[in-house]
Amino acid sequence: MKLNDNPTHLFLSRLLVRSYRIVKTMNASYLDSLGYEHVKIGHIMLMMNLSADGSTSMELAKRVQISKQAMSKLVNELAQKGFLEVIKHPEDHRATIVRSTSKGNKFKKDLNFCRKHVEAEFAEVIGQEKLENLKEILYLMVSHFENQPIMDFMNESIAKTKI
Amino acid sequence: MKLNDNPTHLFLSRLLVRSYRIVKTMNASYLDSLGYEHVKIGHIMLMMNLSADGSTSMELAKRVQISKQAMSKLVNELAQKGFLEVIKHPEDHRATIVRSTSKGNKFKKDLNFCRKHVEAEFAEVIGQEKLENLKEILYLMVSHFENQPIMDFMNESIAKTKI
DNA sequence: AATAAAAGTCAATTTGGTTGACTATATTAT
DNA sequence: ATAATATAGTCAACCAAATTGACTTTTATT
Repeated sequence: MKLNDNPTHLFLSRLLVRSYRIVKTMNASYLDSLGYEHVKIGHIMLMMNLSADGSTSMELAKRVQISKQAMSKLVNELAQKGFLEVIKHPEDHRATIVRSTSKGNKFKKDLNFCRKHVEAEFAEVIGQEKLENLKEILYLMVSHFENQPIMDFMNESIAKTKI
Repeated sequence: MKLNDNPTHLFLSRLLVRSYRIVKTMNASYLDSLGYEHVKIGHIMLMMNLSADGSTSMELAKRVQISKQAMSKLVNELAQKGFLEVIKHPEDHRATIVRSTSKGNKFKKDLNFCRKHVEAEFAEVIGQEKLENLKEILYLMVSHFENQPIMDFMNESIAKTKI
């Protein structure tokens, strides 16, 4: 009953990583039921951070906060699945523009359904209030310890200058 | 300010994995400052779940809830560092008994200091109340979705039968 | 005595990244 | 204008923290 009687869960790190795996599994099984296979968390983050008019890989890497190399891989994977199209940047010949295809847009919608579905499953168990609480506290932690702007990820002009 | 304005953090999985990495980094840097290097979360879990009179690798794997292969690696690593001694089981010749050395006991104490230190750092930022809240909610989630006994990890007889 | 189960090891694979070295292009400083 | 630097992106190698499968040696069960 008491948390502190269980040495495995004394450590926040353990609680977090186990919770993460539960959510990851739930995401995967929901997406699987919709016919999506091998969806990685990175893919989800990539899709959710695409601008309507496309983004460069570097912009995406900064927003998702992974290395450009890691983002490069994710972009390739999703392009191969037909969710993304990669085109040359009209001005900057080093850069590529990554844009969601119509198949990608459908995927994005399903990702949002997935999110709602998983949250509903959690709300059933721990209650809506605790779920909101959890998200708020985690967001507080993440925002504080990763010194990054708290919002405005949708705002292209800010996103381009400094994330 | 609002959580829902940030597409990256809409997903619980992302919030959880990022929080996890923050905690992991804090653990690592504290332990580094005490002279411990390359400490994995698995090592911490292993140490925290050792019985005073020693445990077999399989017992540990069940308690920490990782595969026997993964535990085998962790045990080897900590034995090589001198935190554990691995001896033959007196009755079961397949099994080995894993026991903390005196160096391991010191390590265990330092791990608890580490835990307290990291939690204090978080409490400073999000407040003690929210920290307790967070732990409670995570524990609720973990306990519910991994159908395992909620406590009694210290109780050898129960731990041996089924975790 | 035969069979099944359990403890443990080894090897290969997976996920979700990282760093380093490199090329091609763009920007800036002199 | 040119030299130096910075940026976009790729390729390869590596790491953590696991997993699964195949295997050996014991022990337990039937």
